[in-house]
Order: sequence, then C-alpha cells, then structure tokens
Amino acid sequence: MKKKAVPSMVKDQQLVKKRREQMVKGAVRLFIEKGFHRTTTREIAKESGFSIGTLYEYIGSKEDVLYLVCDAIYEEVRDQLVSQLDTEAVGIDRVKKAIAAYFRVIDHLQDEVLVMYQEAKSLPKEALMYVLQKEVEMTKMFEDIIRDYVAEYRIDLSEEEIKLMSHNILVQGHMWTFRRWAIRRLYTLEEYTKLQSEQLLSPLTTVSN
Amino acid sequence: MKKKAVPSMVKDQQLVKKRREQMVKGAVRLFIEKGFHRTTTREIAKESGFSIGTLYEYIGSKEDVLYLVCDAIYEEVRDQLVSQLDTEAVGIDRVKKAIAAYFRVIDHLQDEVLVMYQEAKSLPKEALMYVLQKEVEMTKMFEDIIRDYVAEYRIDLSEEEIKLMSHNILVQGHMWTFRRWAIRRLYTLEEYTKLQSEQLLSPLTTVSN
Amino acid sequence: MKKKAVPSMVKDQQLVKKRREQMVKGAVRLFIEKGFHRTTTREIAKESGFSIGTLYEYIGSKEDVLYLVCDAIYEEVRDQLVSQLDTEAVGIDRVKKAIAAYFRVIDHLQDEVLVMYQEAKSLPKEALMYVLQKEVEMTKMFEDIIRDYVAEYRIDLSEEEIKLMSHNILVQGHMWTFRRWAIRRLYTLEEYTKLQSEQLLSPLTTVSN
Amino acid sequence: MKKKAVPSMVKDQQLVKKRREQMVKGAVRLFIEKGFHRTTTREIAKESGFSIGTLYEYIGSKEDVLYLVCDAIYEEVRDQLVSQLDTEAVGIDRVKKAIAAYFRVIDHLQDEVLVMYQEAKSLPKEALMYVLQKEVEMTKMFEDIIRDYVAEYRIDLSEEEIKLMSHNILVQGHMWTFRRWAIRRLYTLEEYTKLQSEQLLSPLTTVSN
DNA sequence: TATGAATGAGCCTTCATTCAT
DNA sequence: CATGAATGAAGGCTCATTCAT
Repeated sequence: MKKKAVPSMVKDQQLVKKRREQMVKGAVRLFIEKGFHRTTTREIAKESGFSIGTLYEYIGSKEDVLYLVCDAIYEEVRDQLVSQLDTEAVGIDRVKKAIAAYFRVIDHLQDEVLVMYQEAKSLPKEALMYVLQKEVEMTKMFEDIIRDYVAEYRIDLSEEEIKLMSHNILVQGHMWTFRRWAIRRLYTLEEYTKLQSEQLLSPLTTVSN
Repeated sequence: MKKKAVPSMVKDQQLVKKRREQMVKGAVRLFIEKGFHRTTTREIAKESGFSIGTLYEYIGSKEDVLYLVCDAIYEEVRDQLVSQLDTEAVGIDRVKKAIAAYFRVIDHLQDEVLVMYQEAKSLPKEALMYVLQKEVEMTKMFEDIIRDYVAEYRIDLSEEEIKLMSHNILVQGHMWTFRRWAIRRLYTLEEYTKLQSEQLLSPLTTVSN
Repeated sequence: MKKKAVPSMVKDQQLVKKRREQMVKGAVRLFIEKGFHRTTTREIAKESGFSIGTLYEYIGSKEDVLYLVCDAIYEEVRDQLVSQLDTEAVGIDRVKKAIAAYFRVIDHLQDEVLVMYQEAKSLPKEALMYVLQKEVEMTKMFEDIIRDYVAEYRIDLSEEEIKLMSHNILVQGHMWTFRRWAIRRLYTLEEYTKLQSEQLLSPLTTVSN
Repeated sequence: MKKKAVPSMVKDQQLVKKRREQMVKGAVRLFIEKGFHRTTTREIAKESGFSIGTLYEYIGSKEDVLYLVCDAIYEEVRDQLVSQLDTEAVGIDRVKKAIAAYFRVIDHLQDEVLVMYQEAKSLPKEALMYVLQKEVEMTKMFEDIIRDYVAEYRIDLSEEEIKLMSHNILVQGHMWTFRRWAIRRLYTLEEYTKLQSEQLLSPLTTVSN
C-alpha cells in the first residue's frame, strides 16, 4: 500500500517536510491534550508556529493532519524499535530483548501511541487502511523473530500460535499506554516487561504438565 | 464511586428509565455507525423516536448520552457474563469457562464494546472515572476467580501476576473487537478462545523447563 | 420541469412559506445593492429579520436563496402580467396592449428583473435549467398572442418570424432594465413602449415597399 | 472619458503590454469557464504563464484584470467590426451590411462578449463607467450609419427612433450570445441576421399600411 | 523583474442547546 | 410532558494580497 499523498501548494519539498514536522509536533501536543475532534485547525496552526493560511498550504483538510500524525508516529516507533533491536542476541534471549525494546519504545512515545490508538478511527477509510497496514508490518516483525526461534529450537508451536503471540505482544505494548491508569500503579516498566515476557513466552520455555 | 446523576426535567422515574433505554438503543446504533462526535443530538433524538426537545428533557448535555451508553454497555456485559458463569465448575476448568464466557459475551456485544472503547475517552473526567471504575470491578472478578484457583491448588503465582493475568484477560477480550480487522481472518471465536486460554493459563498449568 | 425542491428542516409549510418570503425580500434588496457574490449569508439572515441559524433551517445552501429569489421574481412577473392582460382587446390592439402590459410590469419590478438577469448564471445547472424554462414559457405567451393575431388576420408571417418577434419583445423588456443607464435618459416608459411597439409590430401592420 | 490607469510596478511599457496581453488571454478563458467570482487570482496567474507575484506586478487588484479583459474585448470587437465594414456599400445595403458584419463579429467572439456582458457589473463604478462609454461609442457608430441613410433618402425617422434602432441592433447582437440557449436552436447566424435585419429595418423600407 | 511562501480577514455551514407553545 | 423553531458561537476552509529573497 502506497503512502497516501497529502496535497500541498508549496513546491519546495525541503520546506514541506520541515513545516509538516512542525505541524505534527504541534498537533500531537494538542491531540494528546484534547483529542482530534476538540482541536481546531486554528489551534494546530498556532501551536505549529504559523497562520491558518499557512497550515492549509501544506495540507488539504484537517484529516490530513491526523494522517500525518499517525504516519509520523508509526515511523518513529518503528525507527526507534529497529535501532534498539539487539542483532547479536540469540535464542529466547533475542525474543525477550525484542519485546523489551518494543515496550521501551512504547513507553518512550506513550502519549503519541495513545493518540494514535484513540484517534486513528477518525481517519478516512483509505488513510485508515494505510495505517493499519503499518500495524500489520509491525506484527510481522515479531512473527519473524518468533518464527526464527521456533524453527531453530524446534519448538512445538503452530503458525497460528505464532501469529497470535505476535498480536499479543503488540497489544500488550499498547496496553501499557491505554491502560496506564490501572497498570502503572501496579508495575514499573521493568516489572511489566518481565512479567509479560514470562507470561507470553511461557509456551516457548515450558513443557506441559 | 456513585453512579453519576444525569439531570432530567421529568419526575416520573419509570418514564425516565424507559426514555433513556430508547435513547441508549438509538445512540448505540448511531455511535457504531459514525462515532460519537459525528453523531448529532438531532439524530439521536430521531433514532430514539422522539423530538430534540424531548431528548433534552432527559439529559443535560450530549455527553450525558455517551455516559448513559457506556454505563448501559457495561451493565449489559456484566449481566450477561454473570448469567453465563458456570458456578459448578471447579479447578482450572472454572477459570477456562469464565474466560470463554467472557469472550462469548464480548463477541455477542462486539459493536457496543468497540464503541465504548473508542468513545469513552470523550467523557468528561468524572464520568470517565466512573466508567473506568466499572472496568476495575470487572478486572476484580477475574482476579478473584484466579486467586481462588491459585489458593486452592497452591499454584506459585504472585499477587502481581494474578492482577496482570486478569488485565490480560480483559484486554484480550477487547482485542477481539478492536483488532478484528486482523484477528477474525485468522481465527473463529472458538479457536481464539482456545489459543488465548492456553497461552494465558500456561503459567497455571505448566512447570518451568 | 418540476420545481426544484429546496430542503428545509422546518415542517410547518405555512411557516416555511412565510419565512422564505421574508428571505427573498431581504435577499433581493441586498442582491440589488451588491450582487449575489458580494452578499453574505449573514447579511441575508439579518436583512430577513432572523439569525443565520434560522436561515439555514429554511435552505440548504446559499445558492438556494438565489434560486428562491429567481423563482419568486418570475412568479411575480408572470402574475402581474397575467393580471394586466386585457382579455377583451382584439386585433393588433391586443398585441400592443400585451407588450405595454409586459413593459409596465418590467418597469415596476425593474430592480428584481435586473438582479435575476445578472445573477441567474450563478445558479447550479439544474436550477438554471428550471429558471430558463420559465423564460421559455413567457416567450410562448407572446408567441401565442402573435400567432392568434397572424392567424385571424392572415398576416404573412412565418413561424420563425413569430418566434423571433416574441424573443425580441422579451429582450426589449429586459433591455429597459439592463440598459437603463442609456435608455432612460432618452425615453419615458411610455415613449419607449410606443416606439418599440411600432418598430416591433411594423411587420404586422405595414406592406413592403 | 480617459482610459482608467491600471497601476503597474514595472516600468518597461513594452513588457507591461505583453504581460497584460497574456493575462487577458488567460483570464478570458477562465472567466468563460467559471465566471469572474469563481476564478482565483492564482488561477489567472497560472493560466497566463507566470506566478501570482508577477501578476501583481502588473495590476493593483483582481478587479483590474476584469477591467483589462472588458477593455480588450471591446477593442477587439470594434477593431474587427471596423475592418469588416464595407465602405463601398450604399443605400440600405450599407446599413444591412453593417448589421451583418456586427453580428458576425459578435458570433466570432461570442464567449468573450458573453463574459463581458455577465461580469462587467462587477467592475468598480469608475471602470464600469468607462466600459459603458465604449458601448455608447459603438451605439453611435450605428446611429451615424442610420442617420446618413435617413438623411440621404429622406426617410421619415425621428432622431429618437434612430437612437432606439441603434440600441436595438446592439442588443440583438448581444442577444445572439446571451440567449443562445434558445435562439441557436431556431436559427443559423445567417437566418438570424436576415430575419432581424428585415425586422429592424422594416421602418426604413416600408410604408405604413 | 520574478517568485512563491506567508498572512488573516472573512466566508459558508453546522449543531448543541433553549424556550415558547 | 412533548414539540420543534430559533439561536449564535464556533469550525473548517479559501483566497486576495504582500513582501522577502
């Protein structure tokens, strides 16, 4: 799925990139604070440091801002995750470290991730599809890591179980943000990571009773 | 936390109850279709079968409708869950059956649950607190079930692990709705229930390798 | 061609009619003064005696106001014309009196007619078609009158000439408004009517040299 | 009445002329397509082949473009008309040929003439006066031609009748454009010219019955 | 001279809420 | 109690015009 083209009246691509970065930064702050629907385009422009007219030089509609925000957050999450993956780790340790890295990234970008989680549904259908595709790709990253491990150590785990485990990892990452009102009272990130890892990976490291 | 009082101009409590039921029914349909923010009060009134003036005889603001909707959905989920719990089951079977019952209820009310998940954040703070409290109570239901089992069978599971497991159950139930775009392609409800159960309960039924 | 339905949120048809009459009255005043495009919906609402919100209870868009205005002007012109037609007149006198009546009506409604002339082009296609249809009908009225005369007195005038004569009458009526900057300096309405009548009807009353 | 001065930041008169010609050409195309109010200055600049900044180097406001357009169209109509006038014709034939030439020019420039007819009203007062002056001059051209004929052949036609006849010629020319939705279905240009000529000139060529 | 990014006043339209009947 | 017409603040977006480069 190709990146949806957000229309811009400005030709200088360098400038477009810069302005959209400002815009995303400002919009995220506002969406975190009050949500997409309660944020006005004027507020976004102001928070981004330019006028309403200028805002519309770089987007076609308010929904485009949401799309840019979601896209940027996904990119950021994936980039940070990739840069934190320990490429030297082997065995179950590799899986554990991937999960830990992922949770760390989510924790680091918790506000952003939460925004995306709560507002992506307001995207127009096509843009939503594109964003969900990103989620699919991220799920596949974990599938691959698990599948590698399963293959190498001849673990008895079906393809379905691998896929589900991967989904669970993703969701438990998000859960750290959207359930933080309950969970952060109970655990630190390290504790959460350790407990979830053990739980998640229990099928990989135990034998049935 | 006490149920938040939604103001009504009408004295007859019987009538208030009836009208609000109509209202919730209508609103849920609309929120499922287009979300809270894109639904107008006029539409809610119409879908509920009365006029906009009448709508405001039974609520104080649009947000009250959302609150009533969330509240009703929680009640419904809890009621259905309670009625489906197999009170005769014992051992790990009791836990499994509780999970299965919960997932069944979620599946049955998937649209409603999804709406609540996506829109609750738009509630005013106080109302949100109240709704989250309901979530806490539901989590506690599962905590209790697990704790009973752990106690009886002297499983080596800490209080923190019990709480987390309970949260995971809840979230995996919701996940069946908010990730259905991916998950329903892979599993039927029965498969999903089975796989998640095994995974979730693996710490209760296996011994470390 | 059926009358285009202008959407209204208000059910009471009596009220709709009344409010739209206010609206047309106010809008005509403004369109005369500054044209359709330079008139804002707020101004229309204010001039009509109600709020902007109320305005939109009775129309779907600004263009609807223009449509209502054009429609109302046509109705008015036709009604006044019909009521002024001398049904007892016979011979060339009947034609002359019809022209005179028409010019009188145009003079009476000159501002309105001018507005319609200048702004109708801004109507959406469908509405424009409807309005042009009204113009066609009015042209036919004169065709019929001329045709009757031609038939009765066995005048040597082809169908094409009849049609063209009718168009010329219509346009010379409008000309009294859109060329008034030049023509009203030269003639009173009576003089204009007399001269144009003679000129127009010369093919009916003379023999070729 | 002197030509209204349109302000320009550019000194080189040669260049000013060239750019304004580009501009008029582009603007006419756009005005024909969507009218003056629905055309943006950006579009005019683009269609003219330069940037919005450059556009404003050669005009002071959007209305200046309309003025330049109207002025150019008038010039064009007059130039073409003058070049087509048969200076050798005599008698009634001279008048007929002038009318035919005029109608031919109008037909040739029908889109342009229509634009001018529909949009001139949006000119600021002073510019409108200037444009109307051009119309007066054109009317006088026909007055003169008719007056010559009337004088030479001692036709019984008052000065008022001459003036009105001239206005009618002008308007019937325009009518070929603004009523084309009805008239072009009925007549070819040649038929229209012939019929209107006969009708118009009937007072010059017939004797009263 | 030419460019095009920036500006912000202002436009059309929506919709939660009120209140007279 | 029920109705629905009226209200107007507020929102998304456009576009003529300016000005630094």
